[in-house]
Amino acid sequence: MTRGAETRERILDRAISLASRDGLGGLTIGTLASELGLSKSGLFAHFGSKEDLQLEVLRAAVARFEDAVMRPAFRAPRGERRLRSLLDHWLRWATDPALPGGCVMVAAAAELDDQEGRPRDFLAAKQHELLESLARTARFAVECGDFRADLDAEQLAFDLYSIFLGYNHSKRLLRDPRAEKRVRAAFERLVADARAAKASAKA
Amino acid sequence: MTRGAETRERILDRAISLASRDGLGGLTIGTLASELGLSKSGLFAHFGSKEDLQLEVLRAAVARFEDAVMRPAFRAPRGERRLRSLLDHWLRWATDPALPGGCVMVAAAAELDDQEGRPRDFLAAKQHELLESLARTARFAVECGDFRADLDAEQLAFDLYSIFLGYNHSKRLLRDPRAEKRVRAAFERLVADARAAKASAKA
DNA sequence: TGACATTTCGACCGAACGTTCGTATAGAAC
DNA sequence: GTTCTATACGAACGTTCGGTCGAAATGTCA
Repeated sequence: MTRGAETRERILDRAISLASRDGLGGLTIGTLASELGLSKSGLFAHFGSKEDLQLEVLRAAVARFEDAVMRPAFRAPRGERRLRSLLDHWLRWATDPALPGGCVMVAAAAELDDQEGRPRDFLAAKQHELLESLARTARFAVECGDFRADLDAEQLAFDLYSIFLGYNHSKRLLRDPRAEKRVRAAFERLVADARAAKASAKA
Repeated sequence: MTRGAETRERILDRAISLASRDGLGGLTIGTLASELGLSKSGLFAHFGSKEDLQLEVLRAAVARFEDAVMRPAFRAPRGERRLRSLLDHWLRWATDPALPGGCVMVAAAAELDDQEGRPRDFLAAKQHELLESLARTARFAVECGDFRADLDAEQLAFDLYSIFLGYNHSKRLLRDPRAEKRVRAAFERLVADARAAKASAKA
């Protein structure tokens, strides 16, 4: 159990790194094996198919995201502070040197959105969970009085996720050094609007 | 001149459609040729290499974007109305049936962000231009009095582009039917904040 | 030491990839 | 009618793809 599990970890570790740069489709069994000093067939024995490998890469990436972002952020007290902590951990995650190509989920999202299959289903389900967690965090902030009572928590989750996508785009494609400044400014505007006692509410 | 140019148009037309679903990397010369009833070599004669093909696909997609979004939007009078027109055309563009996989530039952005080369350079330059156009539109709105004088136009451009990315993600991966409602609500919040005489301004 | 399961390897497969080359078929120009 | 050029084709190149299979190595435990 131990031997194979270790190798499997090593494989997934490198696979996440590669998928971050080249995407799940660009992730190749031959390249992955040679980078690890393994034979193609030796590596392949750990996963039944390429789709399985992709799925396991996604699973592993999500697990790391939860360890690096969600769990630490949820140790902060409920309310605005937890939301801030979440953003901080999230931005740190997106620049983790173990992810040379940025967040795997974001890269995979654009790639898988038109490819039916288990990887797509898994990713969509997990992204849904993430949005739900963001909304729940916002709802807590309403409950403890940090945010106004009529706040649309799901809308805030959408807004928050959007500016994170904007940060990713700005940083990775445009290589804009002001990306972090921009996402933080957007976040402050979001929070300020959520705090206000009574504000805009259009349908 | 006429004959070849027509074929070339036909090729790019289908290529944009395919790249929209499968990405620029997933776009394959063999598949593209057989879908058009052409031979691989016959098609290949129109482009010197695959990188050239990708570049031309991007060029063609950008040209269509400018025809379908930028130019019509800029016919609206300067100010908030032009910004609204821009959003409307933009959302229509993202659901154009000719783009079964959504906006080509958004899909390519996630794909090319770590792949050096002419396609990446071209896309990044064009995205920069787009951001600049958004900022300029916002500046016009300040000049004509629609928006407050101390508005950070480039920040608004970032915010606007972010919620469009959020819309894409929400619609394409999550298939959330409320995606359009969400992006419009976010837009209204953005505009409301830009209108206010004096508001938040954090650094 | 011997038996046994796990783990890795090397050789190989058919298919698809991007690309090259020589050639056939048009229509326009002379 | 002949030349010339643009346009497309078919066959093949070398490489890489995901995937299979049987044998060799590497443990683990009596």
